[in-house]
Amino acid sequence: MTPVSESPRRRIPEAALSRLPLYLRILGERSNEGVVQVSSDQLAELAGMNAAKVRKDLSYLGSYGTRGVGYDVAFLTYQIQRELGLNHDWPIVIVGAGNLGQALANHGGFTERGFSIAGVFDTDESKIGGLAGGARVRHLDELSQVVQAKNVSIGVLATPSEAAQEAANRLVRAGVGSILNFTPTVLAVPRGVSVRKVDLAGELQILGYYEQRRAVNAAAREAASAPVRGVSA
Amino acid sequence: MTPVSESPRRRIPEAALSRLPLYLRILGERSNEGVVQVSSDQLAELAGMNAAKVRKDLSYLGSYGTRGVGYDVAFLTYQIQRELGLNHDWPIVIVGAGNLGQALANHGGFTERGFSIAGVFDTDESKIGGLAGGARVRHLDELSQVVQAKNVSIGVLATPSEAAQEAANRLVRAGVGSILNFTPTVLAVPRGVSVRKVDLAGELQILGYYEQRRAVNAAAREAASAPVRGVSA
DNA sequence: CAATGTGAATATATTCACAGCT
DNA sequence: AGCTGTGAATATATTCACATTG
Repeated sequence: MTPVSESPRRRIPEAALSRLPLYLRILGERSNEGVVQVSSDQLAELAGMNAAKVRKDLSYLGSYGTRGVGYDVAFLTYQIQRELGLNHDWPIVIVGAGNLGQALANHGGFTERGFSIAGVFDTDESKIGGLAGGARVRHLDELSQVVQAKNVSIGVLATPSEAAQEAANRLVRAGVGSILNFTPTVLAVPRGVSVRKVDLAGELQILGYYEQRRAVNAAAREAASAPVRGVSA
Repeated sequence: MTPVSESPRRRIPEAALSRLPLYLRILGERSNEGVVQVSSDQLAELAGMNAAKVRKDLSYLGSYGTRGVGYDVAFLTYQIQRELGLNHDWPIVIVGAGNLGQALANHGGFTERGFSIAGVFDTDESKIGGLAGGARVRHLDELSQVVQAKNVSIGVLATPSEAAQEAANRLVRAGVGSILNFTPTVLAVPRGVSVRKVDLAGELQILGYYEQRRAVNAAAREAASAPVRGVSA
């Protein structure tokens, strides 16, 4: 079996890759609304970006559009899903059953978009046995067993930062190949393991920068319209 | 007052800006460990990146290092904080008191890193009055009042996607200038309003891509070591 | 001497602009 | 006629490599 067809295909540039989930989501919405064809202009509009970028991004998947017409929503959806491996339905484990871990477990978004939660783990006895995402929270010692039994390859890390590295070690030892890290810790992982980091507070801090600029600009504009003191033109 | 000194300074490139929170965090940890000086090599090591990149990033803030020595941890910390406006302690509002909204409200990370939660809002009567982040959940109709009273300029959006655009509109109308969007919806906002988006499920989908590649590569390696069928070298 | 700060070189990403299909 | 797919142009980001300086 497994004939020649499943082309391994060249790597998709990071920037383009990071936008595929967005396109996928927009296509899903359009599909729900009964739309069957979509142009790069429309996609760009809906994604809040440039049409050329959309076309180039999609071109990395192959030539799946029709000139003069646009893209078939269902077909393009399928191709993006295939590229992202969303035909496999990856089971994930969540490590850390605090506020964030529980929220992620209960969050519809993951299961809705095709990820099943194979287990939620913690080391805190007070959390173990509690419910999270419809499953009981297990002790971290059971991680390896679950990962192997359910063939889990993706782990979500939502522990306090002090526990992050150790938890990551356990994930890797258990056999997980990719980690989504919600802790602000920079993880050391063996070569070959992929990590993506989401720094929630960091995102806010960046907004702080923009707000500060806005404030400074506003002040500057005000100063400009008021009589200048001290500095001459 | 407000003399010439507060240099508005040139814009920091996006890529560099996005790494400042990371440096800040690493500096904080080092400081806690009593470290007083740090070199770009060390920072790079801790951040998992190239030292030249660290130096260039920091150079956008000004020349705050000492040749032959490195950076003073406390001073550099201060400069980054200043650049990110973290001397102002921005109050934020959270819209959406579902699993995620509550988790964010309760999440230590925000307050720990200097953001105070001015209010949590929802439209669901069953959630209103409940506790989130130490405060009672209020009805979204009170948003504007709170934003104005507490001078809030940053909003966190954690509603279901159907409610996201309307909630964003309300945030903007209330006077918020920056939005951290945890919904997968692409928000339409007036020019001048900043939005950063965190697509939780999207992040997982991207990991799916890497896992799929890993699987394909593993299969290819295996095939290579086994007798080839059909294709000749 | 050791480590910064930065031009110059390279690599990635975005955008333009248009030839090529349907 | 309209929209894709893509080279070529531009813009951004990363990395190199070294002169500069405490």
